[in-house]
Amino acid sequence: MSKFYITTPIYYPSGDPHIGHCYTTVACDSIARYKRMQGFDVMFLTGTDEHGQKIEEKAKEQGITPKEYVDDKVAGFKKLWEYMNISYDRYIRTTDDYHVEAVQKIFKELYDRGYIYKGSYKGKYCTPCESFWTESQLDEKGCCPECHRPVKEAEEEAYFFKMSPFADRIEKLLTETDYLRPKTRAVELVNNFIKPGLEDLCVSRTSFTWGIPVTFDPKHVVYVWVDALSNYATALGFMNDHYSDYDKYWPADVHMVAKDIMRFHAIIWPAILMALDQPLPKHLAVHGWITFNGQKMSKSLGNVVDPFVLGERYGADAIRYHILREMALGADSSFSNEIMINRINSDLANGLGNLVSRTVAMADKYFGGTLPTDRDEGDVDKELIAAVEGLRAKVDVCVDETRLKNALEEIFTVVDRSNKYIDETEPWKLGKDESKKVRLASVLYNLLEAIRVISALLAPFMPTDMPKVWEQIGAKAEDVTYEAAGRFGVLPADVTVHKGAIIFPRIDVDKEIEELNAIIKNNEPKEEAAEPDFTPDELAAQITIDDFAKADLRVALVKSAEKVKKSKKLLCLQLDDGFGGRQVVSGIAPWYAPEDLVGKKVIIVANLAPAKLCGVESQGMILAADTPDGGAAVVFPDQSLPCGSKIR
RNA sequence: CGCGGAGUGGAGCAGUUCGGUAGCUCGUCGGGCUCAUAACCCGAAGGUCGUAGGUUCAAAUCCUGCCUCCGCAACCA
Repeated sequence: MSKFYITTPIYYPSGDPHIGHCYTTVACDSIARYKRMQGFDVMFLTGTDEHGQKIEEKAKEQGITPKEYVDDKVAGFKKLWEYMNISYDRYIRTTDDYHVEAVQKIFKELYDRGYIYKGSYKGKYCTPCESFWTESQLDEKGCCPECHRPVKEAEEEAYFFKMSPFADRIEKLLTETDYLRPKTRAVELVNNFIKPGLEDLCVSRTSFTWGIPVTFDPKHVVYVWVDALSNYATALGFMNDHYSDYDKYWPADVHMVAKDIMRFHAIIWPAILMALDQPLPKHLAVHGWITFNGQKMSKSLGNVVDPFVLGERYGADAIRYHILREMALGADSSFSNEIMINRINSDLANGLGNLVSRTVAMADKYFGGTLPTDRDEGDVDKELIAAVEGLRAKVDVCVDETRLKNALEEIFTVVDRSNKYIDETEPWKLGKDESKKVRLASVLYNLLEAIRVISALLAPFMPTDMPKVWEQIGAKAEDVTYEAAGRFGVLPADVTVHKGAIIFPRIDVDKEIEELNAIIKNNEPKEEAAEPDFTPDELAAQITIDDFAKADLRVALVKSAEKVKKSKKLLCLQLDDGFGGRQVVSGIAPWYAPEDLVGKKVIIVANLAPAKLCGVESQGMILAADTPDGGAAVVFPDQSLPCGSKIR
């Protein structure tokens, strides 16, 4: 029997799980189930990435240990997977003993092989917080994101992983193989990260302790890359004795990830495996993000996208269906309540649910539930039967190429064809004519067969509700196997249907949206309180009058302003500073249009050393206040002040 | 000239590899049917396929310029 190994990322439990986590996991689950149905020996792995500074801090805030913190969050994840009917075979936690031990061995192995060396990590250091930050982590003013005090350049000892030896092989992996799906992203990765030269990767930290200690240098903990990425291997027993099926399942057939972590899986993970001389995974399937009502998911709306709330109302399978149906490889997909409800109504209620309902009802009404065995085939049957017989092969291809959306489209094409078949054959007329009962039995049998194949192939995607369909159409377990899904005419000729409850009830759109909106409102009471609750940042350290005198503040007039091309936030201002004019670049474009500023007087720091921003020289800075919503408000002095007036 | 992606009827998308009747889902309008969850089926309206040029007998599709949007990178001095 062939094996199939599929993984979700291990999620970072710094918060509660939400619909975004469901996205990847549901997709993997569907593929895993489909492969199992096909007879593959499947290993489906998911888990949580539980180390790191952020977890350490969150736990501290709550006054509990990091382990207690993650234990609680992990329980939430597992509960959600249970609720969504996720059939993972194994759940790895990076805090599991065997993983910790294996990571230590991997780290040592990489070190022994000469791919990890000790160096120093240059970054921005905040002395009071004893923390290192990268340029991009700093706050708006270039200060520590924790305490908002200034940071300084500093170095700390750290271990580095050599990336450069693998650059060529990785480039080939991305451009010449079908590792990356969709492949369109390969060019972007190569141009942005490989062509400019792969930088060595910092793989240890001394600035926090919630991590896996480096065995031969215990003041270091292993940083996320080696710790988290290697889970895909350690969970099978790589470098540990806890499991022993690494040889059996590795390499992974599919790693599925969202686009934000594509880079790590496309470049760093292969590099680590290359360094260890291990086979590379076969495919990396990258999908986009869920956008909510056209916007990125936001915390204030997060509760409504709470999968438990949605599942409660529509059922886990309806959520699964919508997610999978909207998900396209690589692209973002929207998740508005309205789109979801419409989709459930049109596809599940009107399409599939109604098809089952009307077919079973007719078998019940005209034959008391059990079909007679005589048949009378008609010409119109052929097209339906061909569509049903060809379906499995089409779905196979889509699943193998991780195009689940297309797989569902194929299946629902047959649903539509079946509904049309009912109109073509007009069974209600046949039912009224005793002489046509034989033909009627054929029609209903064909419909039950179509439903049988449809529901069998749909079961991996909607595992909770399909058994209800089987119950109604009188299909037994052996009738809905993968093998049976490839054939027509599997149900016994005298099949007995069981009319039951409606499987996918139609939803009242307006009423439902109204109720969901009410839930949204209840869940975000803080929004309005935000403004009065505004708390200023902590004051900076005391300075002397002499310190202040170093800054030369002047009044200047904005003569012209324009957006800096290719930048998101920068405006380039031409100023009359009373000294012949100067050019200042300011990051206020999101909040000010150029014409808002022209003709206005502003305050500038006139003796600030010039700097280049996005290639444009800036000779000073204009003063602006932080607004509570994270924006900026320029400070405007009295318009009558002459340019060059000194401020002190 | 930093890198890449995308612009197709009201909305969301396919089609572009290897030029040749512009298609799907939802929505709208009209009709049909009554087995079914006011569901189902048929039909219609609606697009100069971002824009300007070029190649060609023929361009959504190939080439060139331009515009707009979105990612990534850069970046709030």
